[in-house]
Amino acid sequence: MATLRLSGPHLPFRLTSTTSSKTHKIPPFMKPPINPFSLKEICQEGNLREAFKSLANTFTSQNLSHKPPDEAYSLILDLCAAQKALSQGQQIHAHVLKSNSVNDTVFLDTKLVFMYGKCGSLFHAEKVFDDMPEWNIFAWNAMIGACVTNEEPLGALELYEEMRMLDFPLDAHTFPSLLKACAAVKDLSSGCEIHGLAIKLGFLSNAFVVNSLVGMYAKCDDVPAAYRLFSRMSGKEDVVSWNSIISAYAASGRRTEALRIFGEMLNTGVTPSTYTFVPVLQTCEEPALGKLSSGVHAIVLKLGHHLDTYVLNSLVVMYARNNRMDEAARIFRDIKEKDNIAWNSMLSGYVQNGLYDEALYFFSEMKTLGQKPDQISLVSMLAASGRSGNLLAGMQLHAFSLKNRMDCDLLVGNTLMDMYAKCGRTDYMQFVFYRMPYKDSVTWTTAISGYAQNNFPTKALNTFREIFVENMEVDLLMIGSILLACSDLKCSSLVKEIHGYVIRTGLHDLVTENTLVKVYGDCRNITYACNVFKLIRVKNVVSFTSMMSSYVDNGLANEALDLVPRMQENEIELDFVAILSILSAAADLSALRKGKEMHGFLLRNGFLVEGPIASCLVDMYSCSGILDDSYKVFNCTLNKDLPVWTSMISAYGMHGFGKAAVDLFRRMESENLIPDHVAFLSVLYACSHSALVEEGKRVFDSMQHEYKLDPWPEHYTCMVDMLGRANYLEEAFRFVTTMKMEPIAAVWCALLGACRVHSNEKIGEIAASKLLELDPDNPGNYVLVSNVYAARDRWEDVEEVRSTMKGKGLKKDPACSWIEVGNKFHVFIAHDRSHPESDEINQKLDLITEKLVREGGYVPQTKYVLHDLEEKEKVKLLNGHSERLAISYGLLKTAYGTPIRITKNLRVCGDCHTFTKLTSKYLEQEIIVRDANRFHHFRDGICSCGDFW
DNA sequence: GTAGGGTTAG
Repeated sequence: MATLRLSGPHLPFRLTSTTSSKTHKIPPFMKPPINPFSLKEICQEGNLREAFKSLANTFTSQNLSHKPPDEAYSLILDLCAAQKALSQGQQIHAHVLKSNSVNDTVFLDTKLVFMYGKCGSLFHAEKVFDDMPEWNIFAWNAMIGACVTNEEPLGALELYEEMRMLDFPLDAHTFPSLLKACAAVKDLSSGCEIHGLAIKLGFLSNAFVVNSLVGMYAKCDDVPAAYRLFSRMSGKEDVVSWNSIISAYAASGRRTEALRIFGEMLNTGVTPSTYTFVPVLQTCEEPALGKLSSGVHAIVLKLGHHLDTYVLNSLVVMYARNNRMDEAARIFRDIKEKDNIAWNSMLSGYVQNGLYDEALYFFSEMKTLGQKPDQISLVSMLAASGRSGNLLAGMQLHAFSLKNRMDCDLLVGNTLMDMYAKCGRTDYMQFVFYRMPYKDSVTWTTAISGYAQNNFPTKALNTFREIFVENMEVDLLMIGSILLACSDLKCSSLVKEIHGYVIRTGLHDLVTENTLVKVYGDCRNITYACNVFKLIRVKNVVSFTSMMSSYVDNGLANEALDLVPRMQENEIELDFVAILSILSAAADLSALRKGKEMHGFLLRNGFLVEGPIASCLVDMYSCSGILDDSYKVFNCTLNKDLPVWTSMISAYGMHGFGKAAVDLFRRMESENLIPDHVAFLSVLYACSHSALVEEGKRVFDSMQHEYKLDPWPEHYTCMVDMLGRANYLEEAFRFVTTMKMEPIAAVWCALLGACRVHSNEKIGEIAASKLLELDPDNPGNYVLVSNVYAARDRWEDVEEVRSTMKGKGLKKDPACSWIEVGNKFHVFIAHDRSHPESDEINQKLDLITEKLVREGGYVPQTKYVLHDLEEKEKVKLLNGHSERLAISYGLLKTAYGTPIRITKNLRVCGDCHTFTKLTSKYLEQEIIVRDANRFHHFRDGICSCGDFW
């Protein structure tokens, strides 16, 4: 093929440079000779400037005998397209229009359509296409391609319809673009139709077509169909086929499959390309696959793909997701030409790893080095500010986005709103919300959940109603966030309303159903939670976790633990959230065996004992009575956060080690952790249970004055409990009457309990009437009040209180105790005969009681029987208390030397306390009892509570 | 002769 020389020595020299000084004209002979390469060679080199110059020469030279032909235009249009040089392309277009030398207008128009498409100007492409005198297949293909590259897949599909209507035959080149369009809009049915057409036209032997079909099915989430096509290529696969199928598996999260196919590819002898490594590196993004990452990295190096931008960026992302930011930074440092994606990958890596300060530093470095942050950089940074609650940094970023005109960007606006919501500033969130010119469903969802999370449920609901006013489409995300708002309102009827909407519109998926389970649970409607759960056809780990935590939150820990084997039956793997709810169920029940099993599972599966896992483990061990193991977990936790310190402090408190709790609290302060309300609550609780009155007062004081925290009602309750137990009843009463807020029922309850123990009738009377006035529907309160009267032998008053209670239809929770033996809980209520080994248990109990009377001088203290009965009957009642049955069973089933662990739902009575102390001495048996309030360690006749509980 | 397939940050 002859290439026309458009420039060269035979053309007159021209001064094209205007930079030279006018006074010093460079003589023609001084000018460097024009590049002797032909236009084609210049174009192949990609030198647009040079190509343009040489073409321009041909236009302006007066003595040129011929005008540039179609081919010259074509070459330079291709170059413009490749370099996305729109303005140069437009200049050529102008010349084409002016020039009368074009032979084949259809050919050149097709080229123009192509060029405009590639340069991102769909408008011009369409204009040229529409004005064409006639269309051939090349023109159609160019126009369809232009639509696809300009993210107008629907336009491409419309053109396809038009072609079909005109009965215009498609060729093999039409298919890839069309299939890409189907993939972009996830239009599987059109994709299948086009697949059928490709079969009919016999294009399935074309690798381009098949590879496009593989990609289409993968993007439409039908990976099996993609694999079927791939596997039928039998020897016709090229590197793109392999890349497509590996991408399909990687994107659908089937890592093992993706890696298996990659291995097969290597075995088949197909050399991977840079396109191969991007999805393969993605499969290594799981932190647990650190070893694999290094292996794949080695292959990248071996095959020399370590200079490719895509590969390098993917490596950065992979190491960041592997929690190996140092490695990521090393790769990043060595990237010669860092693009925005590289910078942003690093930035999001820091954020995802919780390294917010590093992210801030990196961001400022980015600006110093002249790298301009874009929307995505801002999104990462705003997420960091939101998650770390750094309002100041968030506002600075807001200012930056205003200055750089990015605040109107949808993505930036949404993230700004989220940041303000997370920093507790719904007012600023609202400001951004109203300023955003374009809102999408994420915007609305963010507003709703922002209000919900900040305890503005009504605002959340109003925003939800506004969606209907604005005629926005309601999507599943919105449903999810409005449901969470309902759970903050604890309003079951509202949840039912939304649930009804979900059912009517058919707008639900697994996520929504799981949310419903959780939200019904939060609203204390466990029946509905169960019903929704039962109706979920294919339950996943989240379904089970939602159900378990609903059970736990509603005091049904047993039912929660019953779900664990059902998860195993369904082959559902436990994740860390599931483990958290299992651990808290185990803690509730003192189910040490289950708890230990979970701890083992965590260690075996390489979970880090940190964060919520650590504090849940501390809770579980302390609630199961093993304080030592709580401390071991606490001590081994590397990054101790506030919750884990708080868990350990309340563990000490529960077990009566008040001083240890206070010491730990001080140690926490000295390590610069700022205690919150909950931390103060645990230390006050510890003081109260160990009679550390002065310490408790000091702590309460520092909470208000040093840390500027306003006490919650719970803190007041703790203080009253502490003063009352220590027999400072007058002071406790004064404290209640001078509180900054109206005392809640629990405060009077604590005071009344103290009055009972210390026999103060005057204050007790006041507390009792206040308690029943404030919380008249709680059967426990009536029981407490009647017990106070019973202790003073005021049997008429007892009868009156009990009949009021009966009249209200209130029933007291029966006392029960349980013990874990084997893999089972054995639950006893008083005088329970339902246990299969009831006879043995009662015989054993009689033996113990006799021994204690004989050797330990045990005398039943019938004053603890709060019924007006004969003395003999009272003794009989005491003897049948549930904890004694549980202890007897424990003694029957436990090897000598192993402590017996009992849990009781109410407080231990005084006589049982004595009974247990004596048992620990005369039967040489360590007994650990967890009652409703705290732990009692009985050993050698002494209880850890110092008879103070 | 023109037109076509597989990748990275959120």
